[in-house]
Amino acid sequence: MPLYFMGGMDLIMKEQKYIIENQESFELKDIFECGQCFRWNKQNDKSYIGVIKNGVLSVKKDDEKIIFCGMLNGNIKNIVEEYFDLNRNYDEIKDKLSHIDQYLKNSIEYGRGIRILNQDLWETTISFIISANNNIPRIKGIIEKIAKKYGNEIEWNGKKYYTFPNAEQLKNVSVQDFRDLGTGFRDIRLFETTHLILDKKVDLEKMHTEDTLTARDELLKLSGVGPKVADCILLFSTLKRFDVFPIDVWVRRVMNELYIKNEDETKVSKKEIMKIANEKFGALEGIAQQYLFYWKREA
DNA sequence: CCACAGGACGGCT
DNA sequence: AGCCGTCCTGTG
Repeated sequence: MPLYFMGGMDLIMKEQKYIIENQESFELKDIFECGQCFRWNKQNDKSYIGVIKNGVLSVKKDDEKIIFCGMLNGNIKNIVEEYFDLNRNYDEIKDKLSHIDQYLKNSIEYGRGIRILNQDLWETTISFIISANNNIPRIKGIIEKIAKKYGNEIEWNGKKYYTFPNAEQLKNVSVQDFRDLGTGFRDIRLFETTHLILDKKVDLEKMHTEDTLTARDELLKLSGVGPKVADCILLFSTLKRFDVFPIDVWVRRVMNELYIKNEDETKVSKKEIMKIANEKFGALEGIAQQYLFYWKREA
């Protein structure tokens, strides 16, 4: 049983396995490639391996069996249930959204296996600051480099993995250090945000008990967090708010194509798009956005 | 070599 | 309040 030293406490990492069957709404490609996460990689045998806060996890699906195994701190069943949002009924959500209109019905059919992950709030914050004006391969590369340099090493099946460093582990990282990892102009934002958290100018944990708009205003105080990044953090982290609507170029495109039909999509304001989304999709607008985004981007 | 893709931010009106 | 140029790197 290997021991690791992490963030000031000893953790016991254990090799564990967990299998579930007949889980509704669970397709690996849909979950890991719909743009919500950056640390999952497809393996040759079609399984995915990811580093989550608790360690290394592998997920494989054959037929109706989903097999989770990995090197984890904590009980694998609890970790998987929380991380993959297994206690939420996605069939019910999809049914509600499918009845809104045919566009939504089609995009849900396309991304039927999506689940919105409960990702670590701090890691999600830093990851989406990096995502600004950036593409997924490069975002993944930068996060990997940060983890390798400042995270904890975990060895599993003869391979080395690196956890995402906590704020304390990034305390002495300079702006230039961030720049050297290929973060570009985001270097100062990563530095400032790390110290806003360390100096307790912004309290991420408190946001779990705040209403969405209050938490959003708090997130916007962070350097490098604007409206789109804030909404992604609210939707894809343990904050898990569906009453937000992150608008990037793809969402703008799909919303204009389906609902607005303006000849120049760049001329439609975010405010206007958000209003339409809220009127059409209501409190489920966040997850509606994800189905539409994934469908538009893949198809 | 140049054009383009992708959000936050600050300076401007 | 809204508009626009700039920030950096990878790709075609």
